[in-house]
Amino acid sequence: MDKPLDGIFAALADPTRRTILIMLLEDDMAVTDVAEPFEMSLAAISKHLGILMRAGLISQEKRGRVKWCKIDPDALRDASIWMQSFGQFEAVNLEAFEKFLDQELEGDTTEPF
Amino acid sequence: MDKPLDGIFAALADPTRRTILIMLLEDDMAVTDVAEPFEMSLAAISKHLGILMRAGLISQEKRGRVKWCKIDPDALRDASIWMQSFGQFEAVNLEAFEKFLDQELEGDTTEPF
DNA sequence: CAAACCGTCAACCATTTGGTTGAATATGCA
DNA sequence: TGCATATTCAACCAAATGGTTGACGGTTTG
Repeated sequence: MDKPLDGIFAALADPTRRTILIMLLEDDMAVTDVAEPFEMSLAAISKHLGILMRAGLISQEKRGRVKWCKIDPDALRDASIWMQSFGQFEAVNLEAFEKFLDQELEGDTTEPF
Repeated sequence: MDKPLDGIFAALADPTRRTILIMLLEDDMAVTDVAEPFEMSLAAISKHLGILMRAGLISQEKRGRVKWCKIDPDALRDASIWMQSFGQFEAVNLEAFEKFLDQELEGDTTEPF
């Protein structure tokens, strides 16, 4: 019943989690550093990261007392294939993506950049 | 706060709604016919269709007493662009999609086909 | 050792979600 | 007109979600 795509899409449905993914796209980060720009508790971010983990969208590795988070694009690939099926829409368009990224980030109360 | 992608991804996070989209990919359908294969009330399906509507994933048009549902790929295009950004993964692959579609449908208790 | 730091856990809370049922509305048909 | 069909609405419910706080267990550092 609980299929992989359920978790992937549910994880992507939250703007905080999408912003975290965008941040991790730039570079791997420690949990505390991920949390820093957001106006919510560390525990809340820790939960978000757990959801992204279980969805397979990120992986985490503990080195010393620091837990490093890195993006894992394989799960997104699955979801993307599913979506592409509906795709009369054109192929990847980086310019269009940047526009979307801007929309995503502007007006975000948890604005990280 | 409530961005378009929130609604789109949230709508896709439910397997019933994804199955409905797959059904509508084949052809436009009336609400009652959409509901027929599922083991849940018509009212529940009506709610699901409302969620897909508000997400922009389908459109509905009433002709007589029948309300026809048709898929609307534009919203998916938006979500797809967002996801593609993470895409070191290869371009659209119809074969891979069909495999996913099979996985999606098999073992679904609300199996429509 | 002791203090500071990193991150999670547990308990709690308000809101949302996904379902139910029964009544209501709107249309088509005999 | 009167009945059947198509769909939604309203009220309700249990479970999941997204957040909080405070305590806790590792790890590093002074």
